[in-house]
This record gives sequence, C-alpha cells and structure tokens, in this order.
Amino acid sequence: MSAPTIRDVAARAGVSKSLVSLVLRGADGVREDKRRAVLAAVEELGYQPNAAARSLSERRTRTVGVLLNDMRNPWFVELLDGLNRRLYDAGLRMLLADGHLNRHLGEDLAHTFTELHVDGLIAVGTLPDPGVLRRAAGRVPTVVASAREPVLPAVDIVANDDVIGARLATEHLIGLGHRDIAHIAGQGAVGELRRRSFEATMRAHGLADSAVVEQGDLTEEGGYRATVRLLSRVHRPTAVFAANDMTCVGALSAAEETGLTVPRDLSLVGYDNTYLSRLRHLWLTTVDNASEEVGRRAAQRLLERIAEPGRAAAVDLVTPFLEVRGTTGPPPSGG
Amino acid sequence: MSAPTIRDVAARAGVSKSLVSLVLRGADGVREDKRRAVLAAVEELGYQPNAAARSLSERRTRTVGVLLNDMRNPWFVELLDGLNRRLYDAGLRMLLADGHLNRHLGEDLAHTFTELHVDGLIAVGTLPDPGVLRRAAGRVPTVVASAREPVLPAVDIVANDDVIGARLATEHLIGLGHRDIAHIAGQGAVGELRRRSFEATMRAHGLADSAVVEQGDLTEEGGYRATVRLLSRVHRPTAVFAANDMTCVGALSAAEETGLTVPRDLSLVGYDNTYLSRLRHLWLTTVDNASEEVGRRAAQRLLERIAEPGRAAAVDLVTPFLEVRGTTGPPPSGG
DNA sequence: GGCAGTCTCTGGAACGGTCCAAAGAAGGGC
DNA sequence: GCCCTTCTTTGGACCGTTCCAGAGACTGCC
Repeated sequence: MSAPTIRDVAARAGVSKSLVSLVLRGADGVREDKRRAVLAAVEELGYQPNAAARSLSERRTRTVGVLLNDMRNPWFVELLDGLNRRLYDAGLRMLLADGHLNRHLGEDLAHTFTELHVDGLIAVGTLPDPGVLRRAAGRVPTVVASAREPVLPAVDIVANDDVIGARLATEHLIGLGHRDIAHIAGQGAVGELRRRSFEATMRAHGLADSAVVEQGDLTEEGGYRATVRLLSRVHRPTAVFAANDMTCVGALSAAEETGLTVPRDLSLVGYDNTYLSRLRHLWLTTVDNASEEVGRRAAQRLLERIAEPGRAAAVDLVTPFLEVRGTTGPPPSGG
Repeated sequence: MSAPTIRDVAARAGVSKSLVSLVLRGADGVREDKRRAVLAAVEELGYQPNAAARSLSERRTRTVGVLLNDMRNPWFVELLDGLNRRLYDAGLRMLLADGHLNRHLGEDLAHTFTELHVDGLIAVGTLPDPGVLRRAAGRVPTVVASAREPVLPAVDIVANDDVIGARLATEHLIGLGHRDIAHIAGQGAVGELRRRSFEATMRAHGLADSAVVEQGDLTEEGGYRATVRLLSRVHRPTAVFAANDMTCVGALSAAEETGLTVPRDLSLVGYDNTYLSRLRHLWLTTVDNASEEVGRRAAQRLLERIAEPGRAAAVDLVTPFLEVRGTTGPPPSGG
C-alpha cells in the first residue's frame, strides 16, 4: 500500500539500490541495459523519490521559500514570475507562504521555512515584523525583494529605484503643465523615498511652495480619504501622484464623486503598474516598477549568496519607467 | 557552522537524544528539572528540528500542498484564509504553488508536492491539465475547491452552488424589471452551470425568448468584447449578468465607452465578490461565492479524507448570496 | 598466467529525527 | 535487605535517500 522506495525499484530491476540512485541522478558510467531495466522498474512501480530522505542525505532541499506580505494586493505576481524562472533554471523549486494569512494565527512562517531547511529565503515586500527576517537570515541565505527594509548584515536588497520612479511621475505632471501637485504618501522606507523624491523634484523645478503631501496607507480607502481632504482645500491641486495604484484608484473614486472628470479636471499617477492600472475602466498612468526584472535579479542575488554566504550585503536597484495611460493630461486652465 | 541537531542539544543538557525528543514533543512523564535543562539547551543553541528528518521518521509531513490555477486573478484569497485557519488548527501547514507561473516551464507542481510527500493536496479552481490531478490523487488525499471538475473517484469537490448563484443574479435583474437580459458565459463546468441556470431562470419567468448568451473567457478583455457584441445588436439588452467579476469589469468599460451610463442605461452583475467588485470606483453588484466557507469546508473534507482515504467522493456545495452594489437598477424605460 | 588499469556495480555508513523495548532509579511493603 | 511497582530515561533500530570506499569483471600487456 505504501509508496515504493528505491529498494523496491532495485529489487524489481535486479540491481542494488545504489545503482538505482546513480541512474536516477543521471550519472554516466552505467551500462545501457541496466539503465533501461532501472527506468522500466521505476515506470512500472510508479516510483517517486522521497524528497525528505533526499534532502536529509544531501543536506539541502533544492527549495527556496518565498514570503509574501499580502496576497490581497497582487502587485508581486510578475516578480514571482521573474524569480521562478531564474530559480527553476538553477534547479530550485519555489514554495510560497503568505504572511498576512498566517499573521493572526501567530505563526512565524519564516520559522516553517527554516525548519524545512530551505536553501534560501526571499521576502517579497515589507514584512510586518522585521525581527522575523533577522532571525531567519541568521540561518539561511536571505534576499529582500521590492522593499528597502529591514537593512540587515547579510541580506541583499533588490528593488526598483523609487527615487527615479517618483521623479518620473512628478516630472511627467510638471511637463504637462501642472504646478499645484499633491502627493499621497505611502508607508515605510519605500513610502518615504517616494515622498522625498517627489518633494525634491518639485523643489528642483521651483515648485516647492505648491507641493502638498497627504498621508495615505497604500489602500484604496486611504487614497480616497486623502483625496477628499486634498479636494476640500481652498487651493485645489490639479494633479495627484499617488504612492501606489491602489491609492490611485481611491483617488479616482474621490475625484469623480466630487464631480471632477479625470484627467480633464484632475490628473492622477499611480505606482507599480499592477493589473489594476491596466484595467480598461481604470487605465491609470503609473510607474512600472520593473517587477519581473526585480524578481530575476533577486533570484540571482540569492543564488550568489547561497554560493557564498559570507559576502557583503548589496542593494541592487532596477530602473523603473513611466507608463502613460488615461489618467493624466494638461491642467484645466491650460497650464 | 552547521545547524545544531538533537544530539547537540542532548549533549548540552546532559541527557539522551530520546529525552530531548520527548520534551520537544511535549510528552509528560519527564521530570521538571530535565525538561528545563533541555529547553534551556534548545534556547542556547537556537535549535530547530529538521523537518526532513522528522517527516522521514514519522512518515508524514504535516503539510498540505495547495495548487492555485492563476494568482493573477485573486478571487481565491479568502478561500485560502478559510483553508488555512482550519488546517492550522489541525496542526497542518500550507504550502502554495501557482500552476500558471510554472506552466510554461513544463513543471508538474503536483509532482513536486507528491515528492515532498505532503499529507494532502488541495486544487483551487480549475487546473489546466486534469491529468495532473488524477495522477496526484492516486498518491495523496486530494480535494478540489471552487471548481466542479475533474470528477475523480476519490476526490471530493467543494464549491459554491453555481445554480443558485446564477439564479440569484438573474432573478435580481428580473425583479428590477429587466426583461432583455444577456449572459456573458464563462468556461468549463462552472461556466456551463452558470449559463444553464441563467437560461433556466429566464425560462421559468417566461423570458426564454429575450435571453441572450455571449461567450466570454473570464478575462476583462473577453468581457469587453462580448459586451461590444451585445450592444451592437439591434435589440439591445438592458442588463448583463457576467460569469465573473473580471468579465463584468470589461462589460463596464464597454458600456461606458458606448456612451451608456451604468446602471441607468445598463445594469451589470458579476460573480465572485472579489475585491475588484468592492473597489469604490467599480462597486459591482455581484454574487458572493462564499469563498471562505468553501475554504473551511474543503479543509474539513481533506482532513476527513486523510483520516479515511477510501471513502466515497463527495460534492459539497455552499450557498452563495447576492451582494447588491452600484451597477444594477431598474431598466431605462421604467420596466 | 599474472598483473595493472578500467569500467561497473555494491554494501554499509551517514543524514537527523521518532519509536520502542528495556534498563535504571525510586518508592513501598514485607 | 529484598522484591515488586512505578516512574524516568536510554540505546538502538528504522525511515529512504546519497555517498564513498572498495569489490568484481574485464581488458590489454608483458
């Protein structure tokens, strides 16, 4: 009843278990007739190697764990695609776990992964508890993708360059003729980088005085509320740069509810180029954070760190680009 | 350098490895001073049990694999939540893999999971290749969640009741006074159930002649195109019931592009109650497919099947309900 | 025929846990 | 003091692989 083992295969093929092992690992120096006999036995018995036994013996799992911060906000799918492609080529499998799902259960997912003795760990986005990552990084090669924190001794960081991204968005609006531009800020290190770059860009164009910042929380609701606040000001901005697409969607709702037409009365720019922004009905101008490339490079960094665990931590920034769609245009008064 | 093992802990605590094992598994009949010594040693060494060794010895992994069909369409997040909660209580961990990500790599993820010797497998949504599931189900207890296929001997199915859901949506529109109602159909078994129920409901209300069906493909693009076709008919429908939210968003775009105001000129109903439909800017009337409950029950079924692998396959349907939001209203001519 | 050198193949020792039968310690009754 | 029980603790077998040293078989050369 229970699954066949390598010994069953060996018995069936009339060889030793060692030879079966050799055949399955593709070693050369095995006579063709024996190789065939082994493969036939494998086929007949439906044999599948036991990953646990293998990893116990090999002392590695050929598996990397990927920690997601929240699957509800699916900006990371392309990142995973990039990651997976590169890791797969290197013979590594990818297992996912969502921190948000398990948070309320009080479980430390990184812990699950270190128990599994994964060969590496990738944290995607900013995790709620930096301690988790610090502890995990002490045990297993770790890379942070698409976040700028936590900064830890042996943990590489791969992300898009938020300074450039925010500048692209802001200069796009300035280029269209906007002067009164607001920013709805995000949270954490990434939020701060985007906000500062927005401010710096406005300053560089002599628009420091007409730059406004409202705090958001990266959710639609937060974007909506922040925009309501912005639009109730005496001096209304003619354009809003939102810290992410979700926020931007909230801003869009608030604008239309106030009777403004986007982009005629108000221009909006998001960030991340999620599939949300690509929905025809939303069609947001946004900054593409080069997710897939971030994923590929994160995988690369992880492979390097697995090969050489002691190397110094690196920060690897990918250049984002602007994706102009339907929510931006010249300001109402003609600039 | 390498991770401490149970023997290191035993040596440090001055006891045998067996005793360490007993303490860690919470056995009683261990003297308090020894228990403390062991726990102290564990703490000092930062010992973590090796999951591979444990599962090899215990002959189970306390892990279930979850196969997702496509993370890009995140209707399943709440389902995972329900699943995870129940499985966690039963001492099982959940590992995710996305079939879509790996498809082009030609990898059989179910294979990865069976190699890992997971204790169970849950397929979420309809998987591209039914053969994958058939093979996997021969090795490990398997449950399909939120799909109606493939139907296999020892595989339970848990899903929302599409017949009821489609009827709710259709009757909602009829109740508002609509008579010319179109359906944009989905694919596979689920698509067929929804379409047939739509048709049956129309028939039951004597509206068989004014029921129209256009084929979609569950994507925004498909919904858009189908709606363009619908709206270019001589006799335009006043309401559209879309097979899922994504399709409905496409329909929304097509409607507005045609100059129609939703819901004044055209009513729209989606299906799944994804967070998309909850975005203020879309605010779709939709059928809630009770995802979380489906997840909980799927977990329950899996636990039962793990306990008793031979039991007959069951189909467990959860009752969906209507979520009325902003895209439905009375027909233009007043009904 | 003997011997070195290849080429194939094999048995047994890991890997790090769990489990179990049995050993050892402690306590009670005579 | 001895035997019997009960309570704790232990050594060793085992889970299913990989890895390695070395065993056999065969070849070619002197």
